Amino acid sequence: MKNAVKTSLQNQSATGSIANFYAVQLQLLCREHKHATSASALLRSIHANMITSGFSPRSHILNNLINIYCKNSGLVYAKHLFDRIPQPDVVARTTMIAAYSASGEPKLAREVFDKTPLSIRDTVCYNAMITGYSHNNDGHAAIKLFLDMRWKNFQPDEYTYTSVLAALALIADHEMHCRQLHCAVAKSGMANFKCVVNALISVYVRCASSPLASSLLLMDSASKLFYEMPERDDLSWTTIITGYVKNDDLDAARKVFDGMDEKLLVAWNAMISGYVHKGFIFEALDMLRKMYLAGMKPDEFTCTSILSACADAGLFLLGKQVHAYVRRTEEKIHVSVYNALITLYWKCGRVDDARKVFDNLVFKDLVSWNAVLSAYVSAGRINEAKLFFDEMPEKNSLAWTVMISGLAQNGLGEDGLKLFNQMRVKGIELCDYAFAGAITSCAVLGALETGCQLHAQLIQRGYDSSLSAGNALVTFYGRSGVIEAARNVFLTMPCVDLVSWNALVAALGQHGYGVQAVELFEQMLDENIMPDRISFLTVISACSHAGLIEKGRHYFNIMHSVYKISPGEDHYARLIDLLSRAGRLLEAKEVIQNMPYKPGAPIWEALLAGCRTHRNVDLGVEAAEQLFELTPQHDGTYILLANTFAAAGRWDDAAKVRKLMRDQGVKKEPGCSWIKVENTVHVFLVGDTAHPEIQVVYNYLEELRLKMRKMGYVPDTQYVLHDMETEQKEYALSTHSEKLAVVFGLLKLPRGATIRVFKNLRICGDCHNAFKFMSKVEAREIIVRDGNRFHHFRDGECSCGNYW
DNA sequence: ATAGGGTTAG
Repeated sequence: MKNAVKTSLQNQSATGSIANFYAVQLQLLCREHKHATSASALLRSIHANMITSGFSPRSHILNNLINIYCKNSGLVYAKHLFDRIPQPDVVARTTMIAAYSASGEPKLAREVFDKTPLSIRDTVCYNAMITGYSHNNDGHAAIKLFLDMRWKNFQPDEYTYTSVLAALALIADHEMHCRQLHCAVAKSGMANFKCVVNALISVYVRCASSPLASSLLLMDSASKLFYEMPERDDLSWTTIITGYVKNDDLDAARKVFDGMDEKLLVAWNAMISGYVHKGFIFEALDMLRKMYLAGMKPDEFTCTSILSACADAGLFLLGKQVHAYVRRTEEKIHVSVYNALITLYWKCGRVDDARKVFDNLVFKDLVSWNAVLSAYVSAGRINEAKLFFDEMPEKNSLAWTVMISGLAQNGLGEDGLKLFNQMRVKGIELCDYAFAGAITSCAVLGALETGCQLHAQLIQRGYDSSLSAGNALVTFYGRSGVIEAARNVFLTMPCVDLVSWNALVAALGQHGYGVQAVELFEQMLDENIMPDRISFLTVISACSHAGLIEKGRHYFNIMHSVYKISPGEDHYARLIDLLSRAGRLLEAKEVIQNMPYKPGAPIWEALLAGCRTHRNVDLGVEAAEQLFELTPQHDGTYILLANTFAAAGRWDDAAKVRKLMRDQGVKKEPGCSWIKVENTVHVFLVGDTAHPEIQVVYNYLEELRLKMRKMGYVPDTQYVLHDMETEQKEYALSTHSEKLAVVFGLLKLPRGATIRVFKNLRICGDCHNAFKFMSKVEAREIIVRDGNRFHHFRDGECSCGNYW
């Protein structure tokens, strides 16, 4: 084809009429423009030829020229030509409308449309504008224009209906919409057109994937429409196949696919991407093989899907092979392939290589940017992610979502919620993933109320069947200690994955339901769900909190022997925690000595915490020494060590450690520190409340209050006591009530104030004593802290959560 | 001159 144009160009002189000659040339170019990558260069040379030969094209040639410029991304040239026509006809205008719409500029398209006088407007012109809107995701504008068209008595044709149906497919989210449309189409007599029926099937398909509609019912109707068509074209087949794929019914899709006589490339691609999406990597690769055997040549769509499969399965080398194949066969660089390549790199742990691919990419799109953003986020490189996010030339809802959940997963819940609110304010579409990120932020913050509100909004929007949102909710309720809610969400989720199971096991384990956590874990194994490394972390710490020492050791052992997951440092840390909490410190020490690699900070921290609880000063000092060597930040170690001494009654040594801290300029105050969570300032008083030093701490507290006032915070009477003497007596709130009452007296608490007592309680099962204590000190509310977790007593109810 | 299908980012 390309040669045909060139020969024709060379034989210019031999051609009779010059107008005819150009018309033929343009026609040829027009026919091949889909495949020719050098078409725009060729086109410019033809155009230049016209100008130098002094040929002034008549309108149809000019229109042709504009049209071809548009289709070869020469929009600038097209616009230039168009603007110089004194009175462009409707054909030229329609071309420009379509061109602007295709390049994402519906506003510019509308300008041309509005300037088109009613007297020359026609149905095609309207069709182009309606399509323009639906291509730019503005279904409402498309329909409005359709109504305008009817009002002005333009006769819609099958193209109009096809476009309007496409627009409606964007909006339809209820079964009734489909039924009504179906009737309207039948009445209009347009149902005889294949393209209209295809579009109607599309509406059913799109609507079926709406969370508010029944996918099964609607796909059934779509399928009925499909099989009742007198004859089906390629598009009918692919619409129905992809419809099933999109609605997660791969078996149904495969059935239709197998029934195709001549399987189209598009259909192969749809099946492959469907398998990849569902995580059926093997089936996807098998389809690729079958496709190859059937003599089909994989194109960029196929390669993109396969690359994505490789990324998910960690098949780095296969991925590289696909990349090599693409480089060999495709002359044009397809961004999507490179985007998938970026993902392959980072999912295989090569974040910086992913960035390199991105940097070398000449034409980047939103997906490229988002892929790199995800790379940084998932690698925990949150600062780079933040910078990259700010650098992005444009952001869609996905970019925001990635950033929100990234912040939440890296413990920056407050930032996550802030970003979510910004998103809401800016009117960016809030999808289920965005909610999932916000809910995770609440889980991180322990913001129970905000999280519950988000849950309500989630249900309102019909997102409650979303897997990611469901998982976020299970985690959130789990961390907040509302176990029943966590369980309910889990049970009502339409489908669950490993993350959901892990979340519920964690929820139970963290709140003293160790036995149930273990039972649930066993149930998961019975259902043949393969546990991952997170599952083992979760179940071992559940054992640790419930004191199920042998069970915990058992899981640690089978993790490698049965499930071939080699224990990481975090697993060892949980094991050490399990043993040291139970006071089996020497056993813990033995495990540390026999570890296959050098124990890191988390291991020694777990041991040190155990030493503090069980008053083993010697081992504690040894662990602390290791920690001083291993970590640059010594704050936590100092505090743990001081408390170990104090717990053993060695006040002088404890005081020495505190002095050491001050001397070394450790930022955290030895006796007291404060943080701001949401709008409340929480003050942490670290130290023994019965110790004479309490007066010193009290003075410090007053100083702190002044400081806070200066900074604009309004300090309330929410004090925090970290009482290490109660460490071992986990249910012994009442025995200390006297002592605490004295302290609160010292702090001159007004009656009925909120008291926040932060103690090292592991399991909160003692509501009775808590409420008894409350009435004794005339508190309205008590919050008891255990590490990052808190238990909240108020109005006769107890709830739990995470503090930061 | 206008329509309807397949890919990639969580």
